Amino acid sequence: MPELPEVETVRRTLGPLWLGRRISGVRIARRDYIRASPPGPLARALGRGGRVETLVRHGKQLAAFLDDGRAILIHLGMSGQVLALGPGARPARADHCHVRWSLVGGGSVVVRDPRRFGGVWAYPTAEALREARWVALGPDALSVRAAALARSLGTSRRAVKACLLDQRVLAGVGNIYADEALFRAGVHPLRLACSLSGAEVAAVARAVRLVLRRAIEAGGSTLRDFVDAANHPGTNQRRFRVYGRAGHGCVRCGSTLVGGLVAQRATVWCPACQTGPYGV
DNA sequence: CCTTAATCCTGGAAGC
DNA sequence: TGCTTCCAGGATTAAG
Repeated sequence: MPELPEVETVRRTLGPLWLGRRISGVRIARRDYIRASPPGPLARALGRGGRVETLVRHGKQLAAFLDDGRAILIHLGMSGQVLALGPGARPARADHCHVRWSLVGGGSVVVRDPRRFGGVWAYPTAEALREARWVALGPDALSVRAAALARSLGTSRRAVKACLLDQRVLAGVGNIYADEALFRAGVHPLRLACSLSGAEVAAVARAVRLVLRRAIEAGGSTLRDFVDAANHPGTNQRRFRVYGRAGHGCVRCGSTLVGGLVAQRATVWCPACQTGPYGV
């Protein structure tokens, strides 16, 4: 579930409980959920004893930077949740809780992830985290500008939707928001990236920013199980214009929306509003 | 280069 | 009511 707007929603709702708080204890229920960090004291401690100073997001990844320099990275994958619990509170569901940080003064933060496509990493410094995880990512989608997107797309001959989904090209967009943004920009998902005009790239960049910003304002999209750190679902799913609407009418022109497979992902577009891959 | 298929998992929905 | 099959917000890998 979590694309950029959902992760940003988690970041914002997690702050009030986690920022400024010291980690008194860490319980790791599943060792294999602590990913690439070399097994050792660093991974086992997972921030124990540190105070969380900032929560920073890049694309779909969320980092907690501690006052002693250490850094923790959380990636939610398909079904991950980060839950902020007050003193004495317990998660709404106790299963699939893989990591739990207890905080000095009460309360805790829990990472739950039934499908376990996500993970948690530990790094000795913020720089090490950036070096290992973020340098390879494209610009953050929430603030991407036309020039940066154009540079990142380069002369690629892939379908533009495949590029938007590639985190090395653009960080934060997933299957839902790729379709929503391309619809808004009036660009067909199968268009080769290199065939877009400067104006079209600018329209895509603008649409990406708008779609993501609106989704954040709505607290993210909840299709099935996404909740923020306070366990509240989002409402952005009510605003989808194309995602999940194949066979229904286009909200703009009334044409029947088409569903297909692009980059191995279910994709929906308007055959009239989105300039076709074989036209201009 | 670029695309496709398989893979890591659970669980909800649809079909019989 | 089962039981089976398919599908899902992500991302990597190998193979063609």
